[in-house]
Amino acid sequence: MDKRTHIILTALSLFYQKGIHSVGINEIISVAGVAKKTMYHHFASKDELILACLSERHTRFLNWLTHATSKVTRLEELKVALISCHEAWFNSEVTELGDFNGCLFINTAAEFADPASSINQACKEHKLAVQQLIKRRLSACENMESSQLDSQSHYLMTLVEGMICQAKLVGIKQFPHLKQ
Amino acid sequence: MDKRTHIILTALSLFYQKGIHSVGINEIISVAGVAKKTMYHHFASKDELILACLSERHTRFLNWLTHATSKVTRLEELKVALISCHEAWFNSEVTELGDFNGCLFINTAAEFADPASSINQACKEHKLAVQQLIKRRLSACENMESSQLDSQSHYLMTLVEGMICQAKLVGIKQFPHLKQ
DNA sequence: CCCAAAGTAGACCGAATTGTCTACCTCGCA
DNA sequence: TGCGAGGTAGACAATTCGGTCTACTTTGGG
Repeated sequence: MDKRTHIILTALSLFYQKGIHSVGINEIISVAGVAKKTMYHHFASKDELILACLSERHTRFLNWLTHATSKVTRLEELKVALISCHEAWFNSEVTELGDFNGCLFINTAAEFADPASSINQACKEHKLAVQQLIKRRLSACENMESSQLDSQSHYLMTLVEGMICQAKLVGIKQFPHLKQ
Repeated sequence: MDKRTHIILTALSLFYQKGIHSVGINEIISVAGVAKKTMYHHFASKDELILACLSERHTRFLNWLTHATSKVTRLEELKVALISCHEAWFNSEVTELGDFNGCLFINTAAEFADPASSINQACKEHKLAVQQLIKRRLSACENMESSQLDSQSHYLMTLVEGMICQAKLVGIKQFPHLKQ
């Protein structure tokens, strides 16, 4: 595997499980088994490595969510599909997302609170992209009038975000009551 | 004001706005205008100061939420009251909660991911207490059958958590569509 | 009045942080 | 054959971190 990719995947796993400020450069290169100079050859700073990890996670997550909601044709189906696939994530059954530890972007935004920082902005852009995907899926549904598009997609997004928070903080992993 | 309380309030404000790992002891005592020895006279370590801040925030938040939902008598009223009071919080109109920057407990749990740590446990306990308050309010409503208590309170909790996340990450501050 | 508790200012310590640098190695390609 | 890109190992610098400690001052109640 490409060294650069290997470093990103190692750092991403550590960042996701422990939080970013809790993981130092030395730990990353030690776990990845590369020299410090190799890391700084590919990334100018820890911040750039963080951004690369967020980008990797972003594409990985969107690909998963896109696939998991690809077959819905009605609003109720989309709702159930969203809930179900997130439940699978919470139970760490989605291999490409790793052991569940909340949303990396919510977690990272908590550590980098300054809205002007590029790291915080990357987190915001991820959420907007998810919101947009849900809206796109919704607009492809039968019987969806465009006047309800915004409010319905925001509603689904609120549900999903709430599920993620509850799954991380209090360990709820199933939400049968939300499926109607 | 009591020195100890003053230190807690100063640290709480800094922790909430910047994140815990981003704020050092030196910054806290500098902003609070106290000597380092004074701080370590009241708190054995930074972790104990953090726990004291979480406790302060917890009682403050629960008092506010208790008061904001004290007059509801029906499920729909509770839902609207919860949404409305959180909207006020998001717009930083609730003085005792300060400038909105998400939920301190969600943010802190992101930085202290180990479920065995007392800090992470304090975050979890806060969320359970909020959940319990909602359930208690719900059980006092007319026409609430006890068989629906759990599912309905979990649903409201999911909505509230989702609102908080969206308010912090993408800056949504009003949720009119959720009020039916 | 007097003394203990609580306060201040700030030097200091050891550990950890990010990031740089030297010296050397390996390997593919012109 | 030789060279440059990318790699290893690790010392090192500069800074910051949490936390301790000394020496001194302030203050309030018996």
